[in-house]
Amino acid sequence: MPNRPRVGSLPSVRRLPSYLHLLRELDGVESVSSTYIASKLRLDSIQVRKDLAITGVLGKPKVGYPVKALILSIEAYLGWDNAAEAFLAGAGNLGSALLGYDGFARHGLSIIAAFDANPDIVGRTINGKQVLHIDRLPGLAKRMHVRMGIIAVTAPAAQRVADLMTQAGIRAIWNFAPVSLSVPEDVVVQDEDLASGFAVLSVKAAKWR
Amino acid sequence: MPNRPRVGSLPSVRRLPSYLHLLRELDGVESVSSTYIASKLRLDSIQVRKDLAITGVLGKPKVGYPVKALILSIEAYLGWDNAAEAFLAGAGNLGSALLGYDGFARHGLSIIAAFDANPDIVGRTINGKQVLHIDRLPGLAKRMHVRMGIIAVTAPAAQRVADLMTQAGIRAIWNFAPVSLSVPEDVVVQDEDLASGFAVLSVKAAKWR
DNA sequence: TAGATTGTTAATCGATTAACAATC
DNA sequence: TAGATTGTTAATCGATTAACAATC
Repeated sequence: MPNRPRVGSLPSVRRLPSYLHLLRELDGVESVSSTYIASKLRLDSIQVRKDLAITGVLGKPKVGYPVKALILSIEAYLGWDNAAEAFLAGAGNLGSALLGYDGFARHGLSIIAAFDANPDIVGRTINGKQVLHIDRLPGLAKRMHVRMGIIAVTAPAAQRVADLMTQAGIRAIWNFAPVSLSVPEDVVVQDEDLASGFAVLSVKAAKWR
Repeated sequence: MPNRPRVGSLPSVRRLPSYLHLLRELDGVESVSSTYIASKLRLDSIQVRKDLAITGVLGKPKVGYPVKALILSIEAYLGWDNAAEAFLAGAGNLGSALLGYDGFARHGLSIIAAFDANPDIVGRTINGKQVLHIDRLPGLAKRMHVRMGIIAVTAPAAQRVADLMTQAGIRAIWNFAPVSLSVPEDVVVQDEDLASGFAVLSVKAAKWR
């Protein structure tokens, strides 16, 4: 029976990395069942099967899913099999953390250069990478055909940086600034807002506060 | 007409911080309409009204909502009106970034101490705060009645840290490690997984990759 | 007053969960 | 074979969107 990858729902896509993380820890194991994955990740096994279906990998009744094939299929589905090269704008607290996080390699992401506007930061070396002035971003992005950008600058500066990036040919933006960016329609943006997660925790915790 | 705060859906709660951010920028303005907020945040105005309804603040037809009252109500709803004191475990890349982020004050969060197990990190001062050995967390948490913990350690260490925290009386955990934590049922956990956001971006970007 | 905007009730949409046949 | 597990179809649940009366 041929594998047929499908389009996944957004919540499903969000869960794929946690499957990948678990599967990679199962080094050496041949097969894994949806019930096992579900118990480890505290999910419903039906949901796990639905999610895994988007990879196109078929499981065998009573046996489970082939671990290796699942890993490769999820990586391929996410495009994490060959790393995307990205530019990082903003080398402050958060930017430095992103720059220093070596786990991105496992997520198909390679930050190849960092930029900032602050003269105190420009020229510094963070985690082996020199921080360049933001003015150099457009030229380098064009020359190196970089298509992904990460925005870790302050809210007021974010739109300007997004404009620089899109004009330089960047077509995907991972945005950590708490603002809604205005971009050309062929550019995709993913907003990452720590505050929204903390809001959920705050409300959950409000019971006993 | 009396205000009546309601329970909000999870997606609504996640959007509240972005409303708060926008409202705070509207310093001096008396009233704001749901259509204005919606256009700025690229949301549906009906959705904005539904979300704002959970604060209990009533708007006036043709006028809009009182800005100041909205800010205070959202802060109160999230419990951000008086800062929660939290302990941070893990002072590596991400932990340092969290420790250095001064914006948490506006989110009702105050990280009052940081802990790590790595002897190279323990004793260091990061952003004016000394990093203590993780073994000291339980005693200090109990003594200071700290009820919130932030986990920024590696995946393999996360469960052990969660155990330390819950045994010391911490009742809310903001978890940045990519694992599902096992905690007593009166403890609330909010998982924050950067990888899931990046997965969404990757799939969106896959169109042109 | 006329028109813009709120707030509520109803309809739609999408994701999760349930049921169950297929199968190893 | 019997039983565990997959994968699909149907039912449920919840959030978003639409419709519209109320009102300033």
